[in-house]
Amino acid sequence: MVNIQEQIELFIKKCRVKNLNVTPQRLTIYRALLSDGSHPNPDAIHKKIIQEHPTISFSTVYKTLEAFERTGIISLVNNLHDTMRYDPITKQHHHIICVKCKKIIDVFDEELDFIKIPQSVTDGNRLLGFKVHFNVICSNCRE
Amino acid sequence: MVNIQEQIELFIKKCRVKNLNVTPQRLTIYRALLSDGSHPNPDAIHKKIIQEHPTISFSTVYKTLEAFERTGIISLVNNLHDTMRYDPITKQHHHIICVKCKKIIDVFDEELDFIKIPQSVTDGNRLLGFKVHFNVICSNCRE
DNA sequence: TATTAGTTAATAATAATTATTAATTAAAAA
DNA sequence: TTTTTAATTAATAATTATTATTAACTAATA
Ligand SMILES: [Mn+2]
Ligand SMILES: [Mn+2]
Ligand SMILES: [Zn+2]
Ligand SMILES: [Zn+2]
Repeated sequence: MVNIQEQIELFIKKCRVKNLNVTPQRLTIYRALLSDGSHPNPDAIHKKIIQEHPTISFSTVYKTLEAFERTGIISLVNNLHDTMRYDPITKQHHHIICVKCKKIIDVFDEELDFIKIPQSVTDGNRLLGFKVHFNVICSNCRE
Repeated sequence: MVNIQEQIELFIKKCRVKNLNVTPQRLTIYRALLSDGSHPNPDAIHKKIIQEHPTISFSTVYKTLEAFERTGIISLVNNLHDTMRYDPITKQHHHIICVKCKKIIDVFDEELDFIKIPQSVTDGNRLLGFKVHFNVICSNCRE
């Protein structure tokens, strides 16, 4: 567990390395994300920081998050948020996902179904199933 | 490996059980999905069937896919398609996702990182990492 | 056949995201 | 320090995906 101050300093270093200016807006957005365990969306982040930074624009939030993600400063939980993707197969299986072209390939593997489910997963929740997402860059997508 | 005809018959049975009329539109949509390994989105499915069924409406495709998914006849690859969800944590970890309220909870578990990666995953692709999604219904979401 | 409920199609409305542009600010060069 | 340039921000417009609404149509049932 690293404290907030250390995280912020690490953030500033990362920005320097990635040639991103450390602006008040960016600090505000990063801090909002750090103090939020909910994996928020751009709208939630904007709502959260609007008090501390009343003039900040929505598009700034979008652009900033995009820049952070692109440079690896933060991560995107759901690579496949763009659009719904349907599958005729209903029995549990797993997927290879190209993070660039969003191609999805099935993975059927007996062994994957035997992972040990952590305590926290079943604790209070009804577990419906699990899926492993293998994030890759596919052969077509590396120039 | 089950053949197409058997799959269709199974589909028809499932529809009956779920009180969904088996209409030409629904058959067309299901067949399109069956013959498509790409995990298509509603738009792709619509484009695909427009030749065989030129009058079919876009909203029918949406409603049909939604009905199939709701009743478990097909599955949705990405429960979190609604909106982007960001995470300040960049090191590999996993998530519990409530399929109803879309709450996301972190899972840090050493053991999960030691799963055996199937051959097909690394075959031609550059593996960036993997994530396990535990789909649950959380305690708040069961009435 | 008449009634009812389910389905489809057309369309409108909403929400999320991306693109465009101009104003502002920060960094680099002179 | 002044000038120039590039990066960032903010405001806004445009696009895309999805959901909602409604009316026409079809199938099931009484
Ligand atoms: Mn699949
Ligand atoms: Mn997380
Ligand atoms: Zn690719
Ligand atoms: Zn929930």
